[in-house]
Amino acid sequence: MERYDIRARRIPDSTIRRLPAYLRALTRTGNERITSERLGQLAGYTSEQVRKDLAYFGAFGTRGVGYDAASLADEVRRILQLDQNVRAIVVGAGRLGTALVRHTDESASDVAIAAVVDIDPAVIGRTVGHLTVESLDRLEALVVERNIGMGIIAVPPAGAQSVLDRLVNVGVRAVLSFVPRSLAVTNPDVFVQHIDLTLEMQALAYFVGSTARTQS
Amino acid sequence: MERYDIRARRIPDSTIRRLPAYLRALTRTGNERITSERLGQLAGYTSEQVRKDLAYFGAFGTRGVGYDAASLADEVRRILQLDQNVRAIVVGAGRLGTALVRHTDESASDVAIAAVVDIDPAVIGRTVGHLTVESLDRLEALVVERNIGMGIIAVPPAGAQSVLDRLVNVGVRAVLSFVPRSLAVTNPDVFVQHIDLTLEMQALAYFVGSTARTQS
DNA sequence: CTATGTGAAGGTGTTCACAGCA
DNA sequence: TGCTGTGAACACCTTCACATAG
Repeated sequence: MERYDIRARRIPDSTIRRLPAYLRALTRTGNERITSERLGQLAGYTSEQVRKDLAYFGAFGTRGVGYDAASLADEVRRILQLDQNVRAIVVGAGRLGTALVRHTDESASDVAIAAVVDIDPAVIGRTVGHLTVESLDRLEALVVERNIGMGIIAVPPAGAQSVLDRLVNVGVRAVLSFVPRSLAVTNPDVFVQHIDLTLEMQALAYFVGSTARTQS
Repeated sequence: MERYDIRARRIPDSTIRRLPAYLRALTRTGNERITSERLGQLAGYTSEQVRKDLAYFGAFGTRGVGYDAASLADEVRRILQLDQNVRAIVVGAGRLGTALVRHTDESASDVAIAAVVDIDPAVIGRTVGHLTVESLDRLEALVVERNIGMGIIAVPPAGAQSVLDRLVNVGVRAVLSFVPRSLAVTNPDVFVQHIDLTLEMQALAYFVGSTARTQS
């Protein structure tokens, strides 16, 4: 069950959330070698932060030299399980859901959308990107059949909690929710990430015309 | 310049980011009175958190009773400047940019999109929602003319830094970026919030199939 | 007697400063 | 010598526990 060495410390969420930015910076730089200073610059963080984050998982660098860009990228991909062929299901094939499928088709994110479902018979059967929209009834079956580990919820608020519960029940442990409502999760092993544009814009309004504070 | 009482403490960003969730919960509940317990439940936080957050701005509740939902909602709107008619400009009228305008037209977020610009002559002049796409050249003019305080960047990575710089130069202090790249901000009074779907999904992959960790 | 408002305690993440190693 | 790896100091945020007010 342990994924990395015995000292499998509890990794801060914030560290995990920075790793993809490091990965992107690493693949963008062609250089063989890269220092924590330069990597931090590219990713938008400090060099100490970079070193601390990476050190949670091992000693990947060479003192006095830096990191090997290609092999560090491999390490980060391994840490994030991006070498494991992670598959996601999109629930809700409305405007947002279909946009998500297309977006993921285009960007090489190392996470594949493996199914799209909707409750509306008028939508079921349509083609979205490389997929055909299936019935919401088949949610559990699809998760099992296609070995899906991630859920992306893009349904109206009313149906969202039930969708989340069903995903969790069938074993999904990572969920991305675009639903403009707080969802309840009891299982502590489930990680739910919310993306809520209205909330973001309202929070940003606070910083309009103010003269204070720092960066997120 | 001080917006709230003299003890204008430095408010944690995390507090600001929770306020919109409280506001949504408050407007959803019809009840006159609401306790911090209930409000926390609806918004997805603890009651202590709710009380602490609100207490940064004043004493809005009645001991032994709770808060008045309507007047507390007004207070939160005031704190976030949502009563100030905050206006935003969307830069980039591609798929994402146009989707953003339409989304904001529909959801009552209290932040209005007041302009959309693009660099592509083929797109300039088109109608998106209630707006006409204008030339990127007019960015500064539009920000001034329409008293815009917020920028939303939805352009390809290559042009993003220049757009950010121009927005900051003309006085915009709050920016939402959908660009899949880290952007540099030197001015400490400028707040930039990034939303990057690819990064979010890659970070989520870490939690797929793991048995640990907690909620964000 | 109830639920707020808040100092104090606790926990978590970041920055500092330098020891360690190529 | 140069840059990594890391304990220790620090800052920040959350949780606790209770005094306070209606």
